[in-house]
Amino acid sequence: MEYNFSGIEKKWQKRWAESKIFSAKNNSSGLPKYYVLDMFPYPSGSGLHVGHPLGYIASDIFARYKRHEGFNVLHPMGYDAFGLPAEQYAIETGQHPAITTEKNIKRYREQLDKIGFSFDWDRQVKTSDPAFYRWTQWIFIQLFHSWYNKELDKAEPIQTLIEAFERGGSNAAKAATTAEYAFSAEEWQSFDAGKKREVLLDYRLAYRAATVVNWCPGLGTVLANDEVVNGVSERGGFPVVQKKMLQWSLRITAYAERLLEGLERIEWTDSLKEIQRNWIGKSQGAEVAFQVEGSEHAVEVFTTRPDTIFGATFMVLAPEHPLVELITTEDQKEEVEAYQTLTKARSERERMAEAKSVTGAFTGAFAVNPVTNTRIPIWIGDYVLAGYGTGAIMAVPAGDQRDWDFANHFKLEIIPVIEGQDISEGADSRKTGKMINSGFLNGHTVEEALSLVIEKIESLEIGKRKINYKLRDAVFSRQRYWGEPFPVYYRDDIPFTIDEDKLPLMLPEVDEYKPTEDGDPPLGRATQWNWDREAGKIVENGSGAPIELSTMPGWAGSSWYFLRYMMEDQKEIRDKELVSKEAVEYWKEVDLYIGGAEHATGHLLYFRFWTKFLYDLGFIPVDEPAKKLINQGMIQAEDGQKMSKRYGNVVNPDDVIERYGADSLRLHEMFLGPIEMHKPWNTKGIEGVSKFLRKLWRLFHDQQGNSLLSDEKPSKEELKSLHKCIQKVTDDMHRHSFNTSVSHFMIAVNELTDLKCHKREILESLTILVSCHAPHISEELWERLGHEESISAAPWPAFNEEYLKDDSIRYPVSFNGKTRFQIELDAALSKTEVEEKVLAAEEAQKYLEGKQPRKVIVVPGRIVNIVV
RNA sequence: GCCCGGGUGGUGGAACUGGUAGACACGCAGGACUUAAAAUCCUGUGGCUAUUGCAGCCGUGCGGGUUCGAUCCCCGCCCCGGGUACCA
Repeated sequence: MEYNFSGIEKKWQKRWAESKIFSAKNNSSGLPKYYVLDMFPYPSGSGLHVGHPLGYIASDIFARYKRHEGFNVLHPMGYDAFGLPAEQYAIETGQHPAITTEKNIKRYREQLDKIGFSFDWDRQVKTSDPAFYRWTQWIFIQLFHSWYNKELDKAEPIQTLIEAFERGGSNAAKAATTAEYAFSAEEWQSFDAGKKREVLLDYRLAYRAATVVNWCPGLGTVLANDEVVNGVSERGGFPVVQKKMLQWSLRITAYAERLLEGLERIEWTDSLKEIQRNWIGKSQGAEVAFQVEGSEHAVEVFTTRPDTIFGATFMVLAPEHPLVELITTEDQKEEVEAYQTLTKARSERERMAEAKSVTGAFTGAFAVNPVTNTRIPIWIGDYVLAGYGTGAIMAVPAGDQRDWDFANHFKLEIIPVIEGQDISEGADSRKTGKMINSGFLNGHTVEEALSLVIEKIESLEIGKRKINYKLRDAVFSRQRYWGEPFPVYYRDDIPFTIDEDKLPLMLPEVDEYKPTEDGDPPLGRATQWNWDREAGKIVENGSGAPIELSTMPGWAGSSWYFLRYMMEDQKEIRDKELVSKEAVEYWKEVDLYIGGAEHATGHLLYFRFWTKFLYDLGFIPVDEPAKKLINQGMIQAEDGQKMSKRYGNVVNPDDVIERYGADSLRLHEMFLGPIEMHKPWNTKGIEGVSKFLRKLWRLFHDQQGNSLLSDEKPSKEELKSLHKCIQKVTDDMHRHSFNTSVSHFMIAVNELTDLKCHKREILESLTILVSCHAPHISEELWERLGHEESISAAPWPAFNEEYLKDDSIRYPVSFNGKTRFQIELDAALSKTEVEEKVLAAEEAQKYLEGKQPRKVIVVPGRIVNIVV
């Protein structure tokens, strides 16, 4: 009887589902826990292609391995169910996104089930489920009622800030803010309730402020920075423009330093950490004030190279800088305003495209370099960004290429400040050498100059040491329908949150999924809101309702979902808290997280941010969500193109399973190459793994399907094959090298086939090794070996060094009666051959006299290597 | 431009980070079984030379270097992938 994968796979999938064998228990006393998580999918209408399950297969292999190792494994799955495609489809067809989403989820589930994953489906989450998103809304409420205490470096309830203000005014707390305030305790007390709320809004971790945002007219919504790629929207590719709008934002910038620091403590790939570091963009330097000549104003600048301040020959302000209109002289006014109009008219894309051209205008004003006391002109130019640093720079054309270009174009002075600096063709940004043309810094190295000049600046009280970050606060509102409604209403335009016990604030029904005629988001069309049935007085219908009409972005639910899986499926408890203390104390954090690297600056950053926030408030015991992260690569089509419905090159896993079986699919996806790598799908290669499974099958059965199993004692050779495999595969598992483990199975099966080995003892262990990759066939063989319990509970086989001993012999050789070293020889060599090798080794030793080699490896024929 | 990765047979990829490069698989060629096909099995397969000789030489993007020994370490180039982009 040949290996009938289709019958076997159906049989075991059914049994696993019925027995709920993979459901994890929270009260498993004594067992160590292990949490393996996949980035949950957005259920799109096109279903899964063979690229999607790659990461799921890897995580499933590891989850199964950990079970064999005796861990209580949590391996859940769910759906990131809010999102644009379902809403776009709704706009076109009028079908409710919830219906589209449900349909897609059903299809996803069918496809996933066929692959034989060991997910604990009882814990499934759906971000669009009110039972789930009530807690997303709840976290938002906590963010709203919190501020960031820079002194203690953590978030705190807003009440402690209010107490500080009452005690000592704005100076009593060092807080992360949107705007700087200066008020005394008395002044605070004198503010009315509205004013107080207004001030507090600038301190909250979830705040509403008029900020310059990425507005995408094509999608009719704002987008976060990571959702904009090359000036167009990541989804849909619509143009994005900069617009000042009143929007909800999350104060992620308060966590910039901790988001950097945390990277040191987690095992994520270096490249991913690097991406996050760059995105956070920390730079150290100084902030210095330059007095404007004949004016009470001063221009504040941020610089990373205060040591080059003697080379600062002019200043440049961003065209939007508020000082521009205050300092521009009469005769330059026209030119400056013309330039401002010009830059305003240019879109983000145009600005990017024209990045290389130099433009600017002179304000007519001069500033005084506070260290050199020289008079330097103040310009405006759009290469200086209003949003970074102070929106103004001191230009050092000798050391900065953009400043050099500007100086060169407008014929401004360029002074070298470091010995040997070559400024003839461009700037020279070297950071080594001795200072020149730099007054009291002359003769000092750059390094010395840096600390000397900062000391000087601080003693003159014209500036201070300063750290800047590129990271921006995360815009949190979307003018869309299919997302979590904000638990927020307004009184006199001041936001209030809905009582926690009124959650969830259900997403209301609307007649259409488009914005209202007044330009309000789709929720403006809602005539029924459920949240306030009893009170009922704040709810109003239609546009103009004093309730927040935006919804949350797609990344809201995914920023905390890993916690929700920790709860066992007990409805009452689930509705009582986000995650129970006991559950989170037991599971703590994700041990292994698998997903794409494309989420580096989006999900993976917000995920860490929310975790740190919940940690600060004492809701969870860890401040990093995932200890280890593996980024799976993409599987492309055979021509190396991206697999997509649009190109018609999609390979559907269902078809592969139909033809070769799920175990073959799983093995093949792993065998294609290292998990992190992008690789093209190769249909022919699957024959190899499929052949391997048939060979494995034939170690157990003859052609008629009769069992070949024997209870004979295994031979030395058979044991060696097995234990070599155990050793290699165990090592592969630890290294997450799931492709090489497939090779190691194949080698073992080939060797055992050659040896005609049908011995129970050998095959039993081998089956366990294979079971992580190919669970269905392994369960079937396991049953045929006479076991009643599932193979997933079988302990991982241990290898015995004894069986692995090489046939080579180690030969000690002494030289001059002193130095001892070993040569390794093949045992098959004849006595005279061995003597020859020893002689050769001794000669090698002589040759290397004085270098003290420890080991000489000799192979038949010649000396190959000498280890020194 | 800057910052990370990475270049190994016809192909996907191995090589325990300094110790016999090319495991394993695909593909290809030849053979066995078969009326034939499928399936299965065997042999060969980096290049060049020699295959009546066991062998020899060259080979991990290119050019140098360190080392007894380099795919691995160092220096200088070239190419590919990813991130980022007037971030002062």
